[in-house]
Order: sequence, then structure tokens, then C-alpha cells
Amino acid sequence: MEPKLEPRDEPLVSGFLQNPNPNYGLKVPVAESNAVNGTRTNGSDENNDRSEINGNLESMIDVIDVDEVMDPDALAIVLVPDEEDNQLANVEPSYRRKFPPRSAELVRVSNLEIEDERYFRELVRKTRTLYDSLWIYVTLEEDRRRSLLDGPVPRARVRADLKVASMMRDRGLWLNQDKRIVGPIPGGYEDDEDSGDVIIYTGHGGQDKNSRQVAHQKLEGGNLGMERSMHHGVEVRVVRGFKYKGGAGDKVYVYDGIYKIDEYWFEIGKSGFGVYKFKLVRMEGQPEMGSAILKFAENIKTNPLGARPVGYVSLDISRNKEKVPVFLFNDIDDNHDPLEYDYQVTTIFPSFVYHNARNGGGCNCSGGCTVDCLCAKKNGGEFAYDINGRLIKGKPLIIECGPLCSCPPNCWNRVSQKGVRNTFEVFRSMETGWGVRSLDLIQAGSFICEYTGVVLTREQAQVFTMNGEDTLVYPNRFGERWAEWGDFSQVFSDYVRPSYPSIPPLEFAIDVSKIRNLACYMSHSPCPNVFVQLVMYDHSNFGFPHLMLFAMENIPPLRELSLDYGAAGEWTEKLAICN
DNA sequence: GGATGTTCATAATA
DNA sequence: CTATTATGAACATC
Repeated sequence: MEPKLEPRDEPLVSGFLQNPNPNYGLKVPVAESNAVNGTRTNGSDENNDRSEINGNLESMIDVIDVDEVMDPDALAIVLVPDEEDNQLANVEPSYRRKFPPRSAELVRVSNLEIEDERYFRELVRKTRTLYDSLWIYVTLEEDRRRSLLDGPVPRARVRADLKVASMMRDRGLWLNQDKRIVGPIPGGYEDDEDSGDVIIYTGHGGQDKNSRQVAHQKLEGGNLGMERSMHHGVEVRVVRGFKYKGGAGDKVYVYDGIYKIDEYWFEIGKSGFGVYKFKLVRMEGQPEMGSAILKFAENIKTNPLGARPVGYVSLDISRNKEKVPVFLFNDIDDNHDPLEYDYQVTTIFPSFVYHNARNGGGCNCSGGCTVDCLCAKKNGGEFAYDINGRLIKGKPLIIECGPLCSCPPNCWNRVSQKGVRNTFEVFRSMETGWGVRSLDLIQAGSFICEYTGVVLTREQAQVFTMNGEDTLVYPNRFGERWAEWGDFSQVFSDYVRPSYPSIPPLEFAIDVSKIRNLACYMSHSPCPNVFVQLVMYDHSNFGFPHLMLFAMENIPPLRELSLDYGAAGEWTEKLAICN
């Protein structure tokens, strides 16, 4: 099914100053203010990482007079309440809030050192990964709970997003709870593209519960926030929502960069009531991102040569072996190497693997697998995937239903064996040689592809390397990144890392010198967005699982995929093995 | 299947 | 301080 993108009528806007008090103190002499350093930080006491973040931040931000906002050298904007408000703020409340109120300070972070930028990017990535895996877990738990109820009308499903947000907030896992950070998000990618977007954003208020305009909007709340942001030159971060058919959820939200508020006006609409309109103009010098990339990727998918007249070497290096085409793109040199190899959709094991150790056979769930399923028991009494085929949590091994099972082909427990679902392209780059990227948005936990080749036993591999060949991949050298997917140790105190089903040390190698698939073109990264999950389905030899690759986070189209090949030093950072 | 209604957690405001 | 209102997202239902 083809994902379809439809733009939302109005973009969502966040990151603006929202302050109903026009007399909020605006003048803060730099020398006197220590408002930032004096701010309490949430959760820093019990979590070393977080106190370290705040420690880093404080050294990088500064407090300035708000009149200097337009100064390009300005490091931070901090608005501090005037004397009267300060006195109010200092009154010790007689009740205890669950969370301290968020500070009204606006902070701009700039001139990050490369290590700091890397640190923040990794922190955000980990937080997103935790959110995404928790979301899948909570949704599944809730469905299970509801399925146990026999009531006539099942209660509405609890909102997993809200529940996960609460869980993470309770444990101090939200980022930037204490300060409001404005400006560009650290961790973007260098580029000079500018889509020149202009947005006319309609303010809020004056509507009844049927979303009909029944009164004039007022310059308050978010509307006032927009006006104040324009006045002080505080940029607005724009997030666009799209309907996304073919995905698990029904909508996706993408960050589209920072916009400046050019002007605003009050306008009488068809209803006869006035609404505020804000003209937002995308700031220059930002990379192409978000919805622009999504649209571009859609265009490539439907008409590759139209969208990119130069560079496509092949429109399917799998030669119809995959259910979806695998493009080959090179617009920087004449290298066409990936065409030279036989393409194999799944790994070929030595024949003895299929004949040995057929323990147990398959399940007998002719109608469809339930919790009592034999294969579920092999996975520790639970299914590995949710209804959308997303991996629930990484394990040493996952056993899918297979040819010996009685369940139908659409059984939930058959995912990775069905092969590639997204459109990928192998592409040439200056930095990484060959790389792999998707033209679809890949949701966290989704299956990507198998890492295929020809399996060599330890003995065969020794002979192979003696002949001077160096195109072997060793499964036991991949970093154990599966453990990070569904790692709830920060959320549940009794969380233990999955150790079942346990597997023996893997002593085979994969030869990609003649036969391979797109996986071996993936680059190495110490902070990968793809991980290896071992899976078995077509035999029962625990020493020879399939190497299946899953998404560690939501991966936007055209973002390079990366794997942790482990074995530090053997490959330089971001070097694909198949170069 | 698209429109409409309900529910949720939270923040702002009365 | 509590109570009410407003908000947008996700889900259920029409």
C-alpha cells in the first residue's frame, strides 16, 4: 500500500513566548542576572546524566538584555519577572505541586562544541527511542487488558501517548522541563537549502465545541504569545502534521525548522467574527527537512527519473527478487559495483542446519495464534510483535512461526520472514562510500531487511580468510543494540534485560563476496538507527539464526541508515563494509 | 472512509 | 488555594 501524504490545514506551532502579562520585566542587566544559573532543575538529584546536561547547558548559555535580541552574537534571551512578580514567585506555597512550574525564562543555545552537540543529539535520540518503545508496549498491554474484559462495550483505549508521557514525566525523563529553549534545535544537518516557505497561521479562540467561529478571537494566550514573539524577534518552531496512510498510526508530525513572524493582523472571516492571522516565513540557511523531504521522497518513489534526472544507475538491484524495488543511485562517480553481485533476499545456511535439531516443530494454531501458542511459549510466553508488525522489545533471539506451523500466513508472528516492505535505495556518498536510505518513513521498531549472504561455518571461514579474502561479516561482532529497544530500566525498577531464549555463541560468518542484499551497504555508526535482531523461523538450529534488521527510531525518508558493526577499529566510523 | 463526538492530561485563568 | 475552561491529539462512532 502506498503511503499518502496530505498537508494539514494549519501547522502546529510551538516554542513561542506565551506570557499574558504585558508588563513582564524585559530589562535584565547582564551583570546582575543569574536567573539561569539559579533555576532549579528537575530530577537532577537522582540522575547523573541529567545533572550533567544542566551543567553543560549552564556553561553554554548566557543572560542578556532582551533589547539585544537581534544581536547576532547574542547567546541567550532570558525574560525575568519584574520585582512584583518576583515577590509572588518567592512565596512558599502551602501545597505541594506534583511538578514545579516551568520557568518562564527563554533561553537560546548557540555555539555548541561538537562534543556537546553530539551529546545532546544522542540524549534526544535515546529519549525518543524510549518513548517509541514504551508506546508500543503500553498500547499492547492495554489491548491485552481490554481483550480480557467480557463487558458489552469495551472501554475506550487509554491514550498511550499521554500515558507514556506521564510515565516518563513522573520519572524525570522529559527533556528541557526547566527552561524554555528557543531557536534552532541543536543537532541538525549542515546544508544551505531553503524552501522559502510562507505560512499563514490562524490564531485560536472564539470557537464553540463544534469548531464553529462564534466570537471574535482575543489577543491572549497563544495569540498573544505569537505577538510577543514577533515583537521580540523570537523565532517559532514549526511542526507540521500529516495524514500518513499505510503506517501504523494515522498521522505523523515532522519538524520543519524555525520561522520568523513577519506580521499579523485581525481579519473578519466568513462567519462574521474576527480571527488573528500570523504570517510566518521560514528562516534562511536551514537545511531542507521535514515535510519538504517527505514530499521529495514521495516524488522519487512515483517517478524516480523525473525527480532525479541524473544519478539512477538501476531501478532495482534485486532484479524483482524483493517485493519492492531497490534503487541504485550514484551521482558522484562511475562506480556501479552493486550491480556485479547476485542478489539474495534471504541468507542461505548450510543444508545440515535445516536437517539437524528439529526440536518441537511448529505450533498447531490453525485459527490464529494466541498466548497459548507454542511459538509464543518459545519466546517466553509473549509475542514478539504488535499488530502492525513492530518489534515490542529486543531479545537474544526471536522465534517466528514458520513452515512447520499450522497458523495462516497472516499470523502476527510472521514479520521478518516476509521480507522488505519499504522502498530503499543504495546510494554513493563522499563520506561513506555506499550507503542505504529509505524513501518511506520507517517507524521505530519496524522491520527493515535481513542481512544476507552465504553462511560459512567456522572451518570454512578459516579457509576463506587464508585465501586472502576479506568480505566476511561476523554475526557475533555486532554491538548488542537489540538490548536498547524496549529497555525500560529507567521506567520500571524491576526491569531486567531479556536473556531468553538464550543462544549459543554464534560461530558462523556471512560471506558477501558474491551474493548479498542491500544490508551490506549500510554504514557503520556508534549511534546507529538500525539494530540487528536474531530471528529463527525456518529451522530450529539455535546456532544459525537469521540476522534481521529493525529500526531503532523513526527514520525519515532519505536519512542514511546505520548499524553498529561493533569491532572498533576494524572499520572506521561510517564506513560501509561492502566498499 | 471522511466527518463528528468523546476523552484525556495539562496549563492557563477565574 | 480550588474550580473551571481551553486546548489539541487520538480514538470511537456515526
